[in-house]
Amino acid sequence: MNRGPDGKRRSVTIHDVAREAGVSRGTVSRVLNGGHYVSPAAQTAVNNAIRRTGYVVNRHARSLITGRSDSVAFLLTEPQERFFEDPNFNVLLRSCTQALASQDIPLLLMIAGSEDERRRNLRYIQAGHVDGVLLVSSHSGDPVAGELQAAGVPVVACGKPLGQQARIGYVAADDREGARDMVRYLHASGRRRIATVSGPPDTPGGVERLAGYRETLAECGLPADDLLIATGDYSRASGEQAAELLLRRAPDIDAVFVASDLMAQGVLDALARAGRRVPEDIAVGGFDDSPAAVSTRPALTTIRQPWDRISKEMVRMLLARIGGEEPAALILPTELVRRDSA
Amino acid sequence: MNRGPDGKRRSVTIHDVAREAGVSRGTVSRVLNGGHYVSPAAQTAVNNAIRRTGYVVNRHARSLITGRSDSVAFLLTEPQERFFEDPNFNVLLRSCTQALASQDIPLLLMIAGSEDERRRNLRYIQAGHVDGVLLVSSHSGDPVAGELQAAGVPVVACGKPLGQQARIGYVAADDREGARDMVRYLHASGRRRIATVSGPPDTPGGVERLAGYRETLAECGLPADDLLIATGDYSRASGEQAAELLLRRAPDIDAVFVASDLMAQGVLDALARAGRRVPEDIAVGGFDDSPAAVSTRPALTTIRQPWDRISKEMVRMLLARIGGEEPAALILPTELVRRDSA
DNA sequence: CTGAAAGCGCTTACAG
DNA sequence: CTGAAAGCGCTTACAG
Repeated sequence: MNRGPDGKRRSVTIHDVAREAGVSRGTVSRVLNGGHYVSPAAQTAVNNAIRRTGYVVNRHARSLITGRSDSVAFLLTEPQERFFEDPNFNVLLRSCTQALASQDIPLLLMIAGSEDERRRNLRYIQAGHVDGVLLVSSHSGDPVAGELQAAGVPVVACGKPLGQQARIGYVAADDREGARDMVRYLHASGRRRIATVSGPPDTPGGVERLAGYRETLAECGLPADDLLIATGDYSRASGEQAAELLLRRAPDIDAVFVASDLMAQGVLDALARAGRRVPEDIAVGGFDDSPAAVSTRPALTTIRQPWDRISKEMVRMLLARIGGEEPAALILPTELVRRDSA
Repeated sequence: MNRGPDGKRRSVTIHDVAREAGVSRGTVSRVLNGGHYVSPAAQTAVNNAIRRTGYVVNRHARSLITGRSDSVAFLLTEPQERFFEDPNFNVLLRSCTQALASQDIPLLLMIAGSEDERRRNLRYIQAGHVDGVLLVSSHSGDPVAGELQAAGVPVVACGKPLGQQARIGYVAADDREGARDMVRYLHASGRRRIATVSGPPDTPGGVERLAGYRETLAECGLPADDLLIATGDYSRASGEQAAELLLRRAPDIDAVFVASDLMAQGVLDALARAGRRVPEDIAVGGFDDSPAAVSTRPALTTIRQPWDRISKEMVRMLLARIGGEEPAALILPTELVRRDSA
């Protein structure tokens, strides 16, 4: 954008570049779009002209004709306020932004906290203002994924969208295997009464991590015991309550696998209040490796979710879908991070 | 977006609406843009036609002609990784998104972590792809505000941009008065050896909160003593180190005003390790009222920054600037939140 | 390989 | 108050 003689913004257009380079506007456009069917001489002339004039393509004009917006939405559906305060979310949003930026694709941030906002955002997306959607739903049963898919909008979800008919592409950490790793580790370090605090049963993490816990107990020859299982809602307070419940029902536990670091913080609080030492009396294992994990005392042994990679793969998959590829599910391995709590 | 007979996306255009309503495209456009100079009858006909056809305006076509993009950037310049993990940032980003969404203005999230990204984002913005910028810089001395301003792009910053020639609009909490409130409160509750952990001297919070501390000490007739002042970088670890330093230099302190909740967490850690009881031996006051404030033990007495209102006002001010209004500085009052640490 | 031309969907003076 | 027309800046067949 420059200033014209009238003082108003006047951008240099493809026309100016064409004149400067001594070619037609069509040729400039061809150079801009990959340089196919353009002679080396014309290439050079145009590129020089672009440099000299400081030309930048007008995306609106381009989008008007191509029908693509060359932008992508990051849609956060958030029945629970809490979700936004989840440090994991930060990492995700940031990595997605950067992965997209490296391809010069802007990210539109959309938050659907209320039904009203959900509808507004849906309308916006369906109007074709973005080429695709990175979907982050805290809970499943969220119809938005299906609605977008039905509208023909490419979608990639973070985590497996539960209860969806449509085959939606998604990227997720291997929740089940992560849980298994942690429980195996607790068992290997000599624990025999291993309890768990699971997440909500309508979330993939709630389901899969619990399943991993159960399977590993069985593999280790430890008896299944429902008294050892408490359920939280991923909040710190719910972790606290779950631990109290566990302590009442099974005072002899010597380990707890907690399905999120935030809940593990609550567990640590409850344990401290009950006078149990961690890890001496009771080992505590978390899940996520969120920033919370290093701020607890003792620091949390946990399972790392590869957020950075998840984001990159989500972006890659979405771009592929926009390019016409079919949906896929990508499961990424987790990693056990040993610190002090187990 | 509908599907045309060829299976390709085909949107209903202003043309379809015009035909359906029995008016010209110009009239439809006038209805769309406020309904001036349109007869009530035409109004109704067009509105009905819009409803029937499911018409949604093509923003690219509109932008091409108006020269506006009807979108706004949220630019985060982030020399320090840490900043993104600041819970305050979440609240800010979220409120801005929602304030904008209520006016149907999408927010483009841009992160400038490296010099390279800074340049890329600057170029994008200068190309006129957004109408204005909400600027969130963790540190001052950041040239980006001036550069944007110079390019004629409306900018509103979060917090006072230090060391800027240009008169840039900004919204900020009243750092100085907030600090004064806290120190007055500590003094009123009987403390007489009040130390402080200040923020970096190149941030407005670092400067202003320290100034407020100093002023209030003087007002209360307490002697100025540089041994009572330690400086951190807003990180938890720096709070810990600062507290250790303070304890060494002035073991008789009975209160600490800490310029951020995150640093206050570190102070609490150090105090606990030193065997000092909070608040019995030493009262601790924070700043921010971030989520961290309720998760500490004891819970933090602190100064609330009105993030929600800051965001709303930033959006309002940016929209006003885009509309041609001159820059302004808006200072919002803070609030003392009493909990257990002081 | 290249130019002339049509056209994307809208807004906005310009007449009436 | 309303319609016909020009034009925003670009891409893309279409001829050559």
